[in-house]
Amino acid sequence: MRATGERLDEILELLRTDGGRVTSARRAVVQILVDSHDHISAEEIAERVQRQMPDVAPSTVYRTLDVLERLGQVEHVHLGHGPSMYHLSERVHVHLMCRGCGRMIELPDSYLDDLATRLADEHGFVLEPRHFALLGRCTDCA
Amino acid sequence: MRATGERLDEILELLRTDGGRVTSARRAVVQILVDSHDHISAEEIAERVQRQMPDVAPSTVYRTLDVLERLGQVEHVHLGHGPSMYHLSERVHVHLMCRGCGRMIELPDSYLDDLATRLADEHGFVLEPRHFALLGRCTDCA
DNA sequence: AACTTACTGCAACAAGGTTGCGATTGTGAC
DNA sequence: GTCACAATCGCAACCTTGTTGCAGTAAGTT
Repeated sequence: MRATGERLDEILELLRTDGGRVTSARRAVVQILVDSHDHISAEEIAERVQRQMPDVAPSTVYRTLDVLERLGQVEHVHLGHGPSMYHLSERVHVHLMCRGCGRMIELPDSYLDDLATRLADEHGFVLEPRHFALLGRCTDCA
Repeated sequence: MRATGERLDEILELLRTDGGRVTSARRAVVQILVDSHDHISAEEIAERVQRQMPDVAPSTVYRTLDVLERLGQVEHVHLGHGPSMYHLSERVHVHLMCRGCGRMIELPDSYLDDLATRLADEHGFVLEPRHFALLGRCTDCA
């Protein structure tokens, strides 16, 4: 288990070596992503940042997330309706999203290996299973 | 192969027996859905309706699609970024969407049977494969 | 400490819908 | 037919989820 501080520093360092700058707003965004064990919308990240630093604009959060995504440190997933959800990219998984109650179940990528292989063989299609959610109904809502 | 006119009348009749009314705007929306062999956004439906009837408001198209969806005649699918795409619900299939060029490949529902069974057995999750697209890259864009 | 230029806050804009409302218009009953 | 009345409509305003242009600020380098 890696210390969360280590991951934080790693990302900030990567930002710098990429020619970027580490600002207090960016540090706060990365801190929230590192701390968060849930999926989190850009809006919620912005709210949390603003609890400490009220002047940070939402657009700064969006731009920071774009940069982190370009650097491969963050990914977002589309859950059907509603905003994109962000998380650190080491937390790779398939998302099962309940359309009834919104609950999310996370599964290892390997869950879709068979399907991915079949799609590649039969259709030349490279599945990107981290970028979308499998929608349906959980036990309680089915 | 059913005549398209039959499907049109069937849907309009269903609207009436549900206590709804068949207006010229609704007739036009259904006609476009019946004629269309592609997936089509609400905006494009509105544009096509307006070519014949310029005064029909986009909100009418959205409301009509909601009604048809409630009646089980229409479904929409989320393609990640971009608008929802609508189609008659008899055209059931899995959607493969290329994130590079936007091309869409359609597959029979049975393609996800194994996965659906596994999700049901292991997680009590009822997959609704018609409501989301599998995102990835096609041969040309991979 | 100065200098560059990446980054920021702000405001305006944009896509994709949704909603409230007063005006129309299908439909079933007569 | 035609009447009554609720379903539907057009319109405008609004909402959510971002994106963009710009002038000013500040990180990192020297």
